[in-house]
Amino acid sequence: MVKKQLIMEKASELFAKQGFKATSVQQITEHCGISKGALYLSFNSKDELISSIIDHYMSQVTANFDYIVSHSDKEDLLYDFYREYYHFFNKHANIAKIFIKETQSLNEELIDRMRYYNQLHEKIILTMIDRLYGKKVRDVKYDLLYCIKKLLNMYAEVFLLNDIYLDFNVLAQSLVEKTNIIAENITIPFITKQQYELLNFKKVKDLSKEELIHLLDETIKEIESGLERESILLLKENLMETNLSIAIVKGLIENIRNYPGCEWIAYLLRKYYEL
Amino acid sequence: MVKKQLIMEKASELFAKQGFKATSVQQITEHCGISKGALYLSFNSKDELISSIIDHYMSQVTANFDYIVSHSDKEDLLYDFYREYYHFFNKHANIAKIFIKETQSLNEELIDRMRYYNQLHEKIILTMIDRLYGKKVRDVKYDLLYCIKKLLNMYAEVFLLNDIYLDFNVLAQSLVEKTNIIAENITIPFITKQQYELLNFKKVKDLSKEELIHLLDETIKEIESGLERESILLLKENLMETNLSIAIVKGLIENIRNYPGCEWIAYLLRKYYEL
DNA sequence: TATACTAATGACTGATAAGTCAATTGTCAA
DNA sequence: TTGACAATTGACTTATCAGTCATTAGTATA
Repeated sequence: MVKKQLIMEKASELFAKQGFKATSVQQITEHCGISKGALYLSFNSKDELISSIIDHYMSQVTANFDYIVSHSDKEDLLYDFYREYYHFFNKHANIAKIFIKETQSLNEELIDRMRYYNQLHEKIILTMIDRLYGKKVRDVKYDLLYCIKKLLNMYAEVFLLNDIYLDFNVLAQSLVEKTNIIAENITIPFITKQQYELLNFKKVKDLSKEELIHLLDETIKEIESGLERESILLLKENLMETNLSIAIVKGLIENIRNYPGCEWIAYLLRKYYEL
Repeated sequence: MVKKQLIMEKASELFAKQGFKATSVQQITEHCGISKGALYLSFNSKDELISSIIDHYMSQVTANFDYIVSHSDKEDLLYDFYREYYHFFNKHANIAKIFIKETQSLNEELIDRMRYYNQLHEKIILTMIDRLYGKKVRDVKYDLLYCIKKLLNMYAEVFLLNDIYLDFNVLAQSLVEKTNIIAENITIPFITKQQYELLNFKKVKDLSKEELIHLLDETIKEIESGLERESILLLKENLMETNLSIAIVKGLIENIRNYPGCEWIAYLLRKYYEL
């Protein structure tokens, strides 16, 4: 649906500038060059539009993070991780601004949605910490998680307020150095394992097979042709009745991983098959 | 004015929960147990109320930070600094939540107001860095500033989301350790002096003598009696026509420093006399 | 007690916003 | 060309909110 994408992009521009509340549906439709009614053909409400924007971009960035953490070489891992974040930031500046600035002014449901992605990010970062430092950081692992999360958006405001040129390589290097320095030297963690678990008592639940099949159906509708469509159809069949080897499944997921709109379903399938 | 204080406190509770935009004046007045008209006797508009809340608390915390940075022993400085921040956070949780979450959804004037305090905080932190590390950190000074700013609100969400008991001593110790680790080990700064100056081209201007006198007049109106009132009257006289030694002035400022509502004027006077 | 003054009220106004739906426009097969 | 169906429009409805002001309640003074 091209119209949906257009609205989401144009709306993001206004949301980034003015915030969710201060941006009216009227303004959005004018900015899109469509009528008010037309917007309500694509989205049932302003909240659904906001929710779609959040899902669209957060699922992308989450899937990318996860792929990097499970596929990058150990030496490049941290560097790739930070680069990916700021690369996304740079490519989707409007949306990134929203995610940085507007945790507030969301309703309860949307806040939960953000919390969901936040917990996935934390899981991914913890996996990265394990890969990077292993049991060396056992006692400071959760504190290190908080440090990395803050380092991630440390220079965010530099992006938010300015259009000056920024060297992504120096940026990522600088953050890699800081992360390593902290990981190797902290002795007084503030966030302990117990504390972390207390803070995250509301666990993220994994998707059921049925929900996954439903999402695959949705994706199939969006994709017209080619190898990607066939891969998804095969993956769906295999979910309903297992008949392919795990190697084939992995290959099929790899086929769709980089296809626009498939990043998220690829991530969820990887989780499902524990790849 | 007691009514003003009541409204500011009650409004802060609602703003923290729902945000500025989502909180109506009606809600605020109901929460206060007063009528809508009554609120408009104390504040000319909703924006003026928000602005007053920002000024009231930001001036306090700024003044306290400044006092610590210029008066604490070098060994306790960092520790005191972080403690003060989380102490304020704990004491004024509602307001702190607003400052952490709601940079957006402010109008241009209020954003400028926040930027003003932010720049004062940066100045104060830079002074602290100079005192602590001197020229050892010459090349990474501004990068370190950004690190400290992020460390400050690193555990903020732990406060925001939970009511669990937090040990302020461990908290401050943990941050002191991290700061020292970073200060002593960074070699790849991302924010350089040039970059910092580019980002802060809009300089904060100091208050003129006339503005200071005007502010002193305002303060005099609020304070009924006692040593504090007399000290302020003397300070005002000395501003209009210098006749006291700098030692006496310093003592007078010290007299009012901890008196509620005088923190800010004390800070401004210290700046003015370069004490 | 009467009078003058201040503090407080809340119904009202005008503005703006989300969401609806009858009417219009566009498209395509027969 | 026509008629059936789908896509699109924007004036309209309903709701909410900031801010006003004529009226009332409260208080201090003569």
